[in-house]
Amino acid sequence: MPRVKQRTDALHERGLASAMAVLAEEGAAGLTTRTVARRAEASLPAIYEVFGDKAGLIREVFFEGFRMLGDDLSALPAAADPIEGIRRLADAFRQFVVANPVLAQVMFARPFADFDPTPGDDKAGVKVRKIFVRQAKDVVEAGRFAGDPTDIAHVFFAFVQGFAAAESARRLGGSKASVDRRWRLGLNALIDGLQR
Amino acid sequence: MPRVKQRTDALHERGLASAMAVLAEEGAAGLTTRTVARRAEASLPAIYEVFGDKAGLIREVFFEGFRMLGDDLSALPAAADPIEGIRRLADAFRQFVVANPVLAQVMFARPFADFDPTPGDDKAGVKVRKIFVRQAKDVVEAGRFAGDPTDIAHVFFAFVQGFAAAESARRLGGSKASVDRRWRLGLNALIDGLQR
DNA sequence: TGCGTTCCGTATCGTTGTTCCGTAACGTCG
DNA sequence: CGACGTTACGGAACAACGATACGGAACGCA
Repeated sequence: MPRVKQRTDALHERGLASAMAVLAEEGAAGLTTRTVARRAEASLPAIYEVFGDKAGLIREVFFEGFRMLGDDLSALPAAADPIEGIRRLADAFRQFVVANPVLAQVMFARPFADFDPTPGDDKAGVKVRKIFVRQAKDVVEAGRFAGDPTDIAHVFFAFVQGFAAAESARRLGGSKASVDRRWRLGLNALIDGLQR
Repeated sequence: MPRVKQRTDALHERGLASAMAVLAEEGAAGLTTRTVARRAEASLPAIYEVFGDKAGLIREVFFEGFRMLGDDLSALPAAADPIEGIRRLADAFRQFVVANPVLAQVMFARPFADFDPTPGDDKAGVKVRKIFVRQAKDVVEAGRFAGDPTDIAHVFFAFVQGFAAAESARRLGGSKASVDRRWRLGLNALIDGLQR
């Protein structure tokens, strides 16, 4: 055996951590393979060996984002009222997007012309989706909503994603009060409208 | 006076048309200042003189997109029932995003790390926003919805934007039937829930 | 010490955003 | 008609980026 490998899983982790940090601190424009390499104290080819190409690096960020979101949503305490559970889910999603705006863009918009998540990449979001479906199922089984839980979960997910994106882009209102008010109005209406 | 200028408004129009065409045909990745220059039969510096920089070029695409969307929505025939008007608005928005997926991303996501629309750029969407507010006002004045029309308009806009984005990213379902069903379910619920 | 294998990072390539500056076109004036 | 000053144009260059070839270093072993 010749020299010991340095381009290992450890570098993979360091690279991903660097990418997450760069993304949060400098935005999407600052996320270059060079900055990631510098921050991870690795050479440029090392990053390429570990991630394949830039799209591969972004894909890992994409997955990591869904892991974080899944953890956040999993950590939510169960609510006695399943509809209250839906509200908490929506609120936690909103908080995640507000706290990680650029990461959320990587996950739900496509700030990079390179990386375009394929259907295969969508398995990243399966845990999050399951949480939504489970909560929808609870509401339906409690007899509060009528309809297919999967459909209801998709509707809620598209809803919160649209509102969070609008809030993030400052399209939902200028003041926190108006943004809060519109979130409430929309969420209440959607919940009321789904109620049997 | 020396030679006659060629880098005029005419080139601006050609450049914008080229950018729209490149964007639609080759996607965001294909939109480079060089491809736009080539397609507009202009030199690279000519494009830069007319648009300033790449962000300026994208900004024009952004504005053009909102002009197109505003025209689409304006062309909608008035409905006798104001709630039917809301439905038509949602449907027209959806069709626009489906027909112009990349353009819609430029307008509502930020596929380019460069261009980040400032509050000043948001005047591009004022016409579209007005159409939504007007329709919301009609519904409220008809006594069908209760609440502030501006809030209601924002809610509807965020809603349709979220659903259209989800559909565009194939996150709303695999088959047209399921996507249609979820649009219907969400829109019906939102409308029912807002009803007084 | 020398050798073969494997790995590493420097240096490079092609592309893109952006700009400098030499050249050429035009009006004007002698 | 020709020289001149002014202005506009675009070829060519620069910096930064994504991506990679390749020379040489590091290691185990004889």
